[in-house]
Amino acid sequence: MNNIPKKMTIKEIAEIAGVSKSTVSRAIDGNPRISEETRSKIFDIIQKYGYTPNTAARNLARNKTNAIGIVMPHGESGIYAATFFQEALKGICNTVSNNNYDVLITAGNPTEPEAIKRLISTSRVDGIILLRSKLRDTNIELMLRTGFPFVLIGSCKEYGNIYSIDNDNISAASALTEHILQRGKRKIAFIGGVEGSIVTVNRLEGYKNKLTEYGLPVRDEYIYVHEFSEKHGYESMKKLMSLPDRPDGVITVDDTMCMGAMKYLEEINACVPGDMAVACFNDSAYTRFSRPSITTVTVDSYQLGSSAAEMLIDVLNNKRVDLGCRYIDYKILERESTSGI
Amino acid sequence: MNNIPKKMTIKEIAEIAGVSKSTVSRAIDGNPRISEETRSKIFDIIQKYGYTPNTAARNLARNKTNAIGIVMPHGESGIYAATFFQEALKGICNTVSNNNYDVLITAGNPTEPEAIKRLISTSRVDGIILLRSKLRDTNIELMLRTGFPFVLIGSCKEYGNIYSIDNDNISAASALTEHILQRGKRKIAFIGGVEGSIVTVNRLEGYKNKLTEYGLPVRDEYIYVHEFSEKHGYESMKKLMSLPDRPDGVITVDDTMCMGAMKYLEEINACVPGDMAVACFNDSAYTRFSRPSITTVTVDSYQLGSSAAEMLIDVLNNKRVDLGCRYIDYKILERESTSGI
DNA sequence: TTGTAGGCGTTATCAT
DNA sequence: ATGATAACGCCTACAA
Repeated sequence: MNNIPKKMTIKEIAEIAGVSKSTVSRAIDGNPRISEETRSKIFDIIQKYGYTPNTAARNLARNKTNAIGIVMPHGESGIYAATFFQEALKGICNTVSNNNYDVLITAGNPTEPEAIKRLISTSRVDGIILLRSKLRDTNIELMLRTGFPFVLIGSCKEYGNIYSIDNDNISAASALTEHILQRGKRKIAFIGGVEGSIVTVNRLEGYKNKLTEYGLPVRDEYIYVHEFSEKHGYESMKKLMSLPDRPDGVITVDDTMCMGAMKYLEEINACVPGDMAVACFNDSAYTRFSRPSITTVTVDSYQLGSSAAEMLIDVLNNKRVDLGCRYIDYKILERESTSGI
Repeated sequence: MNNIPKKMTIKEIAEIAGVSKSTVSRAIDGNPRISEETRSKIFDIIQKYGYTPNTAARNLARNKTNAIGIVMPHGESGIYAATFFQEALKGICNTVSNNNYDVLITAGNPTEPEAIKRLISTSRVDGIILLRSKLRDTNIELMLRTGFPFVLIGSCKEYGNIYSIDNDNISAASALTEHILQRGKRKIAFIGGVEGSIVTVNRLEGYKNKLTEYGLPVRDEYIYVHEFSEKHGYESMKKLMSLPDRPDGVITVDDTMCMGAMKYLEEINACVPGDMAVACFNDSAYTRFSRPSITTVTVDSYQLGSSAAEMLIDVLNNKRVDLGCRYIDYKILERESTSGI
């Protein structure tokens, strides 16, 4: 019952239906110039024998793959947080398969550009989704050089207009900084991820903007930028708390780092938000489970992935897509780490 | 500089080298019956023009894809935890691409078996890795019916011998139960995930075994099995704590649920581990960040993925692989939630 | 509306 | 050791 039958070819279907291969091909293609009668006959047979076209043959003939590629991030201290990746991936997969595309995911080894080149040169995918970007991003440079279709999840400042989608990190960081300022704090620090990662760059910019707007100094000793990791969060907070003039608030670019920072605060029995107001990006479970819970900017990673996929598929099908960055909404979720001060 | 050149075909390479297509093909294939002279000439040209074989054409001719498929899990209340998936995926990707395979990942829509059928019938992949299993698992049944090569990450009890890899959950759950018993607790509860998911079934079995071994009763009112979610953990703990005869320890099948349970305990100001010793599976960041931190069984999801990929590739290449389940190591990490009692 | 025939880029079989 | 040539399964002018 319900057994998977022998794999048929279009030729066999054609013979059974008593028509030519082209007619079957057209029927499958939804070509209108075909009589309703043969159409339904063909589909009955296809149904009955469970025929599905062979992908390789089809790809070869059409010179496209109906697959999009993404490269899997490397280690933990990579360019972005794990939580982000997972949700984005889910968004990409769902959208892509709703459009009859596949997702090819490859490990970035030996290096990411190598993996991308392989993907392109072996004609395995029609387009690529890049996840997050850096300043002087070799992946983006490669894509631009090859002219291969791609969409970036993230922003980029230096390469002119490319298809990309992001949340407005400058604005969000400004808003988050203001959120803390409004609670009376005036000495706000900043802990960022990898130096040169655009998320970090942009969030730092938003943070600085808001301080300036409030007429407050931007103090270098309050800014730590190094890598996306719990450890970095911990170390940075340690340094901040050993400053002669301690900050009374902090913004962290990412939930994982934030957990590290909180860990140190707990170790020295600092009161959050009394001694130190804390807020970060990525409304992950960590920030909810934490005690006190952490105020965050929600980043809808799922939608980021889903929209990027949509965009890329539109581009591949020559639909009009606006060049440049599309922004998705964000909002601030106030939790214990900044409230009741 | 370093530009991606025009895409060459094997025919063009052959012409430039002044040999036939077959010779080029053989050279690429590593066929020994070919003179060192032409070999190196061909490779020089390939190098120079940056030739790489077209995947579709190659797949068509060879009748294989050099790709393996996995289906992306659905919603949160799915069959297993998010943390597990991500690590396993990473393991799969790395191993697979080291062997020149690709990973095709598809959303399980409309249903997982549908997605699998599509993957198989359109000849997109050579084999499939299944993630976690249920009792009467329709995915496994489908694979068995089709005879399509697959490896399961997880165990299965009802389908005879299939290629699979897992940690020994029965044994691990026993050990975890004993860990709590050794700390003097005698009324231990169990919170499981989806009814019928093999992880839950096996861990429950291990738990029961150990209680029996200690001559303790297995009490139904101490066992809650429902779904993998924070909410379920919370609700279950709520019910447990409203029992006339409260438990004094609990084992949770998964870190997410455990966070839910902890949340309730915190709300009622219960003391952990004093009033309630807590332990769970999956040594995720949640369990480390939690206060108190949670004792867990570490499950090396990365290795699970990596070994599964290795196994599948061996199977596809007709290497001898032992049928049945291969186990990987686990260990218990003692943290605050069960120590100092 | 339908059929014929050639081509997509490789591999594989059979000669030489 | 190397070359022709026929698959592989599908698509797509071009013809009818």
